[in-house]
Amino acid sequence: MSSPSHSTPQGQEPRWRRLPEERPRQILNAALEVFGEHGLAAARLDDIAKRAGLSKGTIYLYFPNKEELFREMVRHTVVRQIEESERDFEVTSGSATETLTAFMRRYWTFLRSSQFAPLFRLIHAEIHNFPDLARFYAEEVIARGHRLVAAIIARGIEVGEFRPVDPAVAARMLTAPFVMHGLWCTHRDCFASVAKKTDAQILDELMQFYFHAIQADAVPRTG
Amino acid sequence: MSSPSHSTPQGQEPRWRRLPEERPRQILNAALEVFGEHGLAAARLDDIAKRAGLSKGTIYLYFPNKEELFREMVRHTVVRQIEESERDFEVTSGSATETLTAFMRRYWTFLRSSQFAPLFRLIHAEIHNFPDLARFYAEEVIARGHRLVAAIIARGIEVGEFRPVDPAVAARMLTAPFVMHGLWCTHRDCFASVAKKTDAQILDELMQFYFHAIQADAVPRTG
DNA sequence: AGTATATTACTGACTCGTCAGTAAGAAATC
DNA sequence: GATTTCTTACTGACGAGTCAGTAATATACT
Repeated sequence: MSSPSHSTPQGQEPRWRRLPEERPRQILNAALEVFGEHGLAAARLDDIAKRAGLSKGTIYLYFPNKEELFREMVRHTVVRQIEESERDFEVTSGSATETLTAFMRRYWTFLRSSQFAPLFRLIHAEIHNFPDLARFYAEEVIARGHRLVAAIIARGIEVGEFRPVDPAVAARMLTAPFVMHGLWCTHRDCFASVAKKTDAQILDELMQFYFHAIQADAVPRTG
Repeated sequence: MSSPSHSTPQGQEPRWRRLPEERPRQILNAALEVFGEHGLAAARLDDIAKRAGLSKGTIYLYFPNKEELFREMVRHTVVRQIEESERDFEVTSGSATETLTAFMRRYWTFLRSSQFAPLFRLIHAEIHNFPDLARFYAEEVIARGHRLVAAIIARGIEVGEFRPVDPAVAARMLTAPFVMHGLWCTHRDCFASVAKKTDAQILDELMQFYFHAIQADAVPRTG
């Protein structure tokens, strides 16, 4: 009767296209989404395939197995995040305070991007099974950020803008609340304390509070 | 020939005991360990049973299914943590600074206990599948802590010990770095920045830095 | 140009191991 | 021996991984 569905209908789109260059990226992006929602074990490769717009078998043409796909996804996402962070990096010639302010804005944008929270959760969830991935993340993202902040702080101390703190400590004291607030803001429906605040407000609060903590010592009021 | 091994050997210990009162607790404790290591999906009920010193079938005498066991485990652990935190709670009659110092010590001990990190990871990993549990945790642990800290801070501001910050903001700025450092310290092998520090050192750093941030405003040095 | 043939990219139905949940019956206790 | 608590052996569903077959495309030839 009607034309069989498996024959190519004339003048129409083919049922699928050959896109060997695109596939890895498509699969990795879909993997981040699905793994991010369900975790490694509960995520189904069929779902990842569907989300990427292809079939499960195709995934196995590009990745040897589920675990390796997970590893590659984490590495790929981390590397992409680093690249994006460094894209338009420019050494601010202004004061340490200005440089630090600029860093905080960038950092907050990064933490509020759609990829950060899922990746954070996945890495922590699988920290026992993939300690190498956790170390990779800790070194390339956390420690890298710490070094950058510490350098800015150290400069600020030299110039007298900031009080003489250990720059490494001060760096941790900056990133920790930023990361935590980033997580809370990703789940405003759960965390009431940030529910009614905008991202911009939270950033302001973080910045104000932090600068108070590192501002150059002052003479206490007489008392 | 020899006596069959499945018959009770006379005058010896029974192969197992009936302990209907103890079972739920044993199972929940084992569940926290195994879920904490593998996550909900990858954890095997056989492993939980073995860790609890009983067989899988027994679990189903006390919990209807895996998911409900997970829910109960989270609720049970959260409730126990709250109870432990409030056990020897006493309103310090000293200054706000002293009260806050005492709180910080208790809070840090809590964050460094063996139950905190696994629970944190599990709740964040399953936040999509169990938003009710996440809300329960956020309200009963996070928000409760925030209120307590905010009250102390507010008192300190009134008396003039602390500068006039929004107590709610200050509370978040305290718990956030504490939690984050608690997590990092649980995985010192991954996070180099805290690898060489003891728990006590980290606590000192957290306390010193925080008190600088909320200390009463002082007259800046002339310049 | 068009047509035949070879190659590559992809699909989807199948297998096979794993594990949550069940049921039959053994061991402890009353 | 009656009852409760627990074990062991089982079942069935589910999903990772495989592979025979098919659709798309490239190349060779006319």
